[in-house]
Amino acid sequence: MLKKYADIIIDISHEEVDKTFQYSIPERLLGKIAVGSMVEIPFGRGNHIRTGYVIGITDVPCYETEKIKEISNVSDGGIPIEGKLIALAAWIKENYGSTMINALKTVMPVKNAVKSVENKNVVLEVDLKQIDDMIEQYKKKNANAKIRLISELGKSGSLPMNVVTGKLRISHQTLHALEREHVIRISTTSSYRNVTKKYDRKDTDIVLNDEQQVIVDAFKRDIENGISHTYLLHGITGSGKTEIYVRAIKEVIAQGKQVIVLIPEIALTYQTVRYFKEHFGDSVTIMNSRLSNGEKYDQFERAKKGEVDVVVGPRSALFTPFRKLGLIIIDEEHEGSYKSDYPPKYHARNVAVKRAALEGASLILGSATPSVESYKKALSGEYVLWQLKNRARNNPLAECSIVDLRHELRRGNRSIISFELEADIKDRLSRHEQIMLFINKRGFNSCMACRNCGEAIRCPHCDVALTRHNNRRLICHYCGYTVEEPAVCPSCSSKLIGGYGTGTQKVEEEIHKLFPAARTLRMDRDTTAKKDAHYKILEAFANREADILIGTQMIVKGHDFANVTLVGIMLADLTLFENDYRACERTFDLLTQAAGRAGRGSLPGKVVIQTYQPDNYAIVAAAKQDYRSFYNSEKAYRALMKYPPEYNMMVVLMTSLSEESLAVKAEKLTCDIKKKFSGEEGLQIVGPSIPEISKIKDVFRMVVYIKHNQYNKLIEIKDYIETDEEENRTDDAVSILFDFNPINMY
DNA sequence: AGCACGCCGACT
DNA sequence: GTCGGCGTGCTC
Repeated sequence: MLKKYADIIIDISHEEVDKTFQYSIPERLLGKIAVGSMVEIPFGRGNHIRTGYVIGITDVPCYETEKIKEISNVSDGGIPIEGKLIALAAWIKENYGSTMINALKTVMPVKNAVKSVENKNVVLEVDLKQIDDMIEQYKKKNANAKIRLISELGKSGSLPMNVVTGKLRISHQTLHALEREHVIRISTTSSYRNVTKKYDRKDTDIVLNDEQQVIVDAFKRDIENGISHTYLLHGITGSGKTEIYVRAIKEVIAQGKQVIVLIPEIALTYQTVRYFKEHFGDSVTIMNSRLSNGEKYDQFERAKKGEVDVVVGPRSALFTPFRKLGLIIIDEEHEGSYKSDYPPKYHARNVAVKRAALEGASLILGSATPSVESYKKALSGEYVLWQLKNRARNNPLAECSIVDLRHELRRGNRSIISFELEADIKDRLSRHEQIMLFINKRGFNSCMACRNCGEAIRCPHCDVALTRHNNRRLICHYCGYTVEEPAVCPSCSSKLIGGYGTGTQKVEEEIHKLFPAARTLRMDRDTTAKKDAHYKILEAFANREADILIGTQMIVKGHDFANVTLVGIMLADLTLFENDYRACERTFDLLTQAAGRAGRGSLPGKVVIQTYQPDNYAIVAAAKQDYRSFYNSEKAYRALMKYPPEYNMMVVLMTSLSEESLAVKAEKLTCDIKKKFSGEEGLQIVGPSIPEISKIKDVFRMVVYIKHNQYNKLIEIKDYIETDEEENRTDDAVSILFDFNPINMY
């Protein structure tokens, strides 16, 4: 019988998560121990029994065998929440390729110094008069550390823990000794940081329409029968998806279970939280990256203790340690932000499916424009498809018009505003209705290029064109590199350099030229850098302090302005031109969302889409708000090009400071894979190639694309690369990352 | 976090 | 010498 060994972490969520210890599994416990199990182990010289969690099992010891101790026991009473999250981390590591440490760090927040700075204090417990005597006594015993601490405490009475251990360099032994002598006391005040505002509760429920009611009833039946599914809620813009979420949450809470609600961006947190707080009061909390580590930790602690029922946040909120998770909701499930952009590059949708399965919870994916991946699964029956085909308030969808910009040029209009859009703007202004103009590019002109030699001015560190802003500066949006606008072309010294493309600032300028009296607001990454700026701009627009709101994609999501009757999409092609297999999907989503902004109130709305490609299926389908026809075209395209979800793709990204060793490594690795998997049917390996952005922050990049219809085959190849790397560890300083079914291309 | 080991100064 | 106190490093 082969001996098995378990990798165990002790004291998770405390500083160094990256220390694992190997223990052997005694025969009597074989089969009882799995990844995530909570175990009792002898630890340290005194062999004190401590609790730890199993994060991996192997039969190859990586430590001197005679020093490996045995696990003494497995905790019964089921796997605790920490164990479930560890099992989830193991799954993430396996399916997305990363180290176990990185997987654990994404799954568990680390208690960090912020908490102790605020909460742990050393307090003097003896009378001030006694201090001098005590110091005399300690002097005799040569207890210098004690004297240091006592005399400082004599001045202030109490000191924060970080000053004591840091500046005064007092070890914990000394502190414990003094605590035993009742000279000091260590006080820990744990006050949770409050992270949400209070909102009044609304007790009046909105009356559901028939479509909504059918869905809510179906969900209720499933819940009551203990059935958990993944549901895809496909509802057109304004069809009242949020109200369905609220009803579903109510059902789950009634069963004494908890709910995680994922939203795509921080910008949407407050309006969503507000809506839920009005229904569920203080049992709702938020979770996001703008919270400090201490605040995050507190929210997790509250969840663990059962003080909250609902948590709202971006993809990281998926790991909230609820004890009885009943439901996960992913709103706008098609959004790219659900894919992690650093390793492990997991997709929250897939991890949610796994977590829901581990905990027996339900999962609701909601969207007006579902991802091709999810819709395919809904059609195949893997997900339950719920459809909302009507707007909740029954107001009609906006009329949509596509303007061919090529005709516009022939008619002598060189402006970025077509004749039709100009006429419509004029009309709405005269009727005091509001307008939203949408362009998915920030800055003034997108880039600066030479009309003589055709070269664009690029970032010296990142291999991307610099973006031109109207303060006569060029900025790199990848690393922040900034440079003055040059007067002549750096490569050919021609004076014929200028800006190309168009951005929010440019649109604003054109509007001011055409309609000097119109009041405009601009919303993009530059105007929303400050805290609350988002909210202030939207509030000002809602209060009709401006006639026209000009912005990037951030204005199209979820905002409800009753007085907006015209939405203009300045250049639909911008997303279409992206060198990326998801470009059409993203365009369709953006256009549908933007179109959904018009006519939310009692007045009918109109949408003008300006484009150079009026025949593109994404644009045509979006203008008709016809998801199904878009889906069919897109699915055919993905199948033809062997892209997800018809095929699975793995990107192997290699990075290095040295261009040469990177090239050598990439070539060797590709060769190795081709040799090893040569007989594999349907396997496609492309590369190694230099990605569009060949270096970022002076680090060179190379990619290999590997496609196969089976995801598991890709994992097999990933595992092969990982073990190969481990066995032939060389000092080539090339690091390897994996990205499965990427959202952004390289 | 908690234990042992080794170092250092004071006292015998 | 030797004893008590303190800092450091290791724990599978």
